[in-house]
Amino acid sequence: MILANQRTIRLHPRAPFHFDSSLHKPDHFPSSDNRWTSGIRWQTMLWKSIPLGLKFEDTGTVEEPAIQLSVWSEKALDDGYLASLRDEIEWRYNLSMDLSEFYDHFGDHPQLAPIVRRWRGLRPIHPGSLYEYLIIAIVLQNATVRRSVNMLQAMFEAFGSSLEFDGQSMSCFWEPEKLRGVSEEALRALKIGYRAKSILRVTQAFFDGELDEFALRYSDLDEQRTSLLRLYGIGPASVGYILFDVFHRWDDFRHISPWEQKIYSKMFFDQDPDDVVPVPELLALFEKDFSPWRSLAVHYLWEDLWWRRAHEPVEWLEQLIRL
DNA sequence: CATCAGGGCCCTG
DNA sequence: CAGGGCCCTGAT
Repeated sequence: MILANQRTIRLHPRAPFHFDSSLHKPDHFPSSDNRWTSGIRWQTMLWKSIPLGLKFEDTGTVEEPAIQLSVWSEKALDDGYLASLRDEIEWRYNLSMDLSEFYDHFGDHPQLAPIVRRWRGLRPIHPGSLYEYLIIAIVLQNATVRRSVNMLQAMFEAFGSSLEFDGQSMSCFWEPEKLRGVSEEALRALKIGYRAKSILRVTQAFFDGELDEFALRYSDLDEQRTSLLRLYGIGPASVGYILFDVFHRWDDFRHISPWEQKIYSKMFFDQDPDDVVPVPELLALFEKDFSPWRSLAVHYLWEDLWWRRAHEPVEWLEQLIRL
């Protein structure tokens, strides 16, 4: 699909805003629906059933932030649609997020202070919808990174679309409706294995109206958690990621999976992978040190680690992530 | 060549 | 609440 119409929006994130570390997360596995280079991020987005090509360009500074957002579409977009798109991006990218209390709180923290200084203006983002995150969470389960990449790409090719804009060609997600009537066998042919069942049942929950992302944003934490856990194939690890990335719960931290346990054991206790720190002990440390911003604080430490790795290999980390 | 565990989760006993 | 099974793939 060729996207010939272009509109431009100016976004003004609340200062401080760090463009690269907010719009690019080096720990996320690469996928064909986005591309990043310093100061620019391209991505596709399915908003109100219309496939879009987006290009974010950094036109400001950390203390005086500005983003030029170009929006490509197949047909012309009206102003009302663009306004709703702006609101949604504002939410997904946390553009209005106030980091000042967080920074004040950790200004003297021995481990965190240098990191919040280095990444001043970094905020979490998830560019996609809840449904899209659920799909990603499922392909992450019990798989190596490369396999997750392959599974998502196969799904893009089978159910998504390919968008041409700004000289880029990128995959775009599908809507839940697209999988209506698709059999488990057809999905398994994409080599996603037993996850086919989870994907079908999660997708069905959407077109059956069992959960509504926009309503859930206003629900309390427990209701969000139980709604997500009700979904077949979605357990505590996936829910932990979703509460943080999709529902912006900056203090929810109650689950640590084995691979993360190894990494945290090294980060916080300098322990080797064969002698990990028990999960309750890690959780107790996070509660003591990082409440009431447990997940946000760990996000900063985590992103710092992955940016370091992007510049030069971090030996102990290389052995813990299998690509 | 065969075996194994991986960026979990469900189901069973 | 512990433990087996699950798709597929690269590492060993």
